[in-house]
Amino acid sequence: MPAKSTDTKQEILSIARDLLKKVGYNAFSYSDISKQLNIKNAAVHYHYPTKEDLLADIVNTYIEDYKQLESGLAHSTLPAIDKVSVFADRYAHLIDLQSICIIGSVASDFYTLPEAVKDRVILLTNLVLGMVANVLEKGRTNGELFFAEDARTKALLIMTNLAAGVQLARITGKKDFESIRTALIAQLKK
Amino acid sequence: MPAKSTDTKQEILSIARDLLKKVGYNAFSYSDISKQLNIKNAAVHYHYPTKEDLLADIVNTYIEDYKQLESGLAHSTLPAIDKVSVFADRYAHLIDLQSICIIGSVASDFYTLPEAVKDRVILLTNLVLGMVANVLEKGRTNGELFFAEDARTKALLIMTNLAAGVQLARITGKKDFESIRTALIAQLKK
DNA sequence: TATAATACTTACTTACTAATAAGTAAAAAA
DNA sequence: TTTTTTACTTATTAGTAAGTAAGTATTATA
Repeated sequence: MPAKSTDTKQEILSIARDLLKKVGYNAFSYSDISKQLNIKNAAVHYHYPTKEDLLADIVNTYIEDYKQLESGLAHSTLPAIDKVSVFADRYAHLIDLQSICIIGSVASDFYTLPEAVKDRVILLTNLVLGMVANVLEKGRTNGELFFAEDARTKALLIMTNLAAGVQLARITGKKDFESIRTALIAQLKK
Repeated sequence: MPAKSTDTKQEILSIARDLLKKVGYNAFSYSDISKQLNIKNAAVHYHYPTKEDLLADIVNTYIEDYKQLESGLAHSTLPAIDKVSVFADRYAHLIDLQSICIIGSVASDFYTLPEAVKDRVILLTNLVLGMVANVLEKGRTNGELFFAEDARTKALLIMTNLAAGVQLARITGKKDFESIRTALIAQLKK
């Protein structure tokens, strides 16, 4: 008696998302996924014929997730600094999950990725950067945030701090990430 | 007629270093290396019995390289801002080689790395961060550089900008890295 | 000149990878 | 109630991975 297909497919996706962020695209296999679900290797192929299909779906779910976050932030009345903190918190949480951000993960494996996925990754990355830049620009206009660079550049600075900060935390510990987080929030306040 | 062993070993090391930075630890094989040198797979195993041995030697060469850079910078009379630029230039160069920095590479693959290597990676990372922090602290003491954070934190901020900037350049192009580079140099001047 | 070490090649093993074909039981649709 | 679809399992394939054992030239040493 097989479980509802959509459940299994969602679980595959969820496990694959975690593995991608934990060990990267080239270091997880269909077997890693199937073992966690107590199903066979071929069952994963039933839902995702190729690993490329699976990766594409993972990236697409992140695009959807970030679109939702974007519209959530756009309608939110949170102070701009708290919106930035939302991002910082998300990255801090990755450390506890022994993960890095997907963009960092796929960037590291970029030249081994299927071509079709690269375009979706580019879309995802610009979505995230654009969203952060918007938050920053609005915050500056409202007199809530202070920075000298153009908004895109400041978004690049902050997101690279966070993304590499999470990677670095694997090596030197979470304390370094917290120093980064504290510093970049402080910078925006003056 | 086999070539001088040390030559082959050095070439293996050099190719492996490049592959590590290009595709990561899990995405290159002994076959990738042997093909480039027109030797057999087993010849690589002769010089490096296991992939762990090879990775350990790679990390150790980077430790040596950075120790040399450290003493070079310590004795240099270059303005502090130019010393920072040395780092930025190194990272910019990685983009042209389709590479990312080793620390970023091994951080992404950290949980799939052999245990013995992790300690050397920690050493390497703290070496680099310490060196940058030293340059920054000296520069501030001399009135050449300006920043509000403690030197370690500012080193973290700059190195995460550079490391993730190089990764991001794979996705969105080198222009974003140049924005980052320009901004962080400008920040240090006022 | 004999011996030993060096730097390989040939040939192989074990283990895993993504992927597929064919079969099966349960559920849904006709 | 029959048929079809769904969601798998079983079994297999072709390819590649790291790693090894045994053999072979070449070079260095005694």
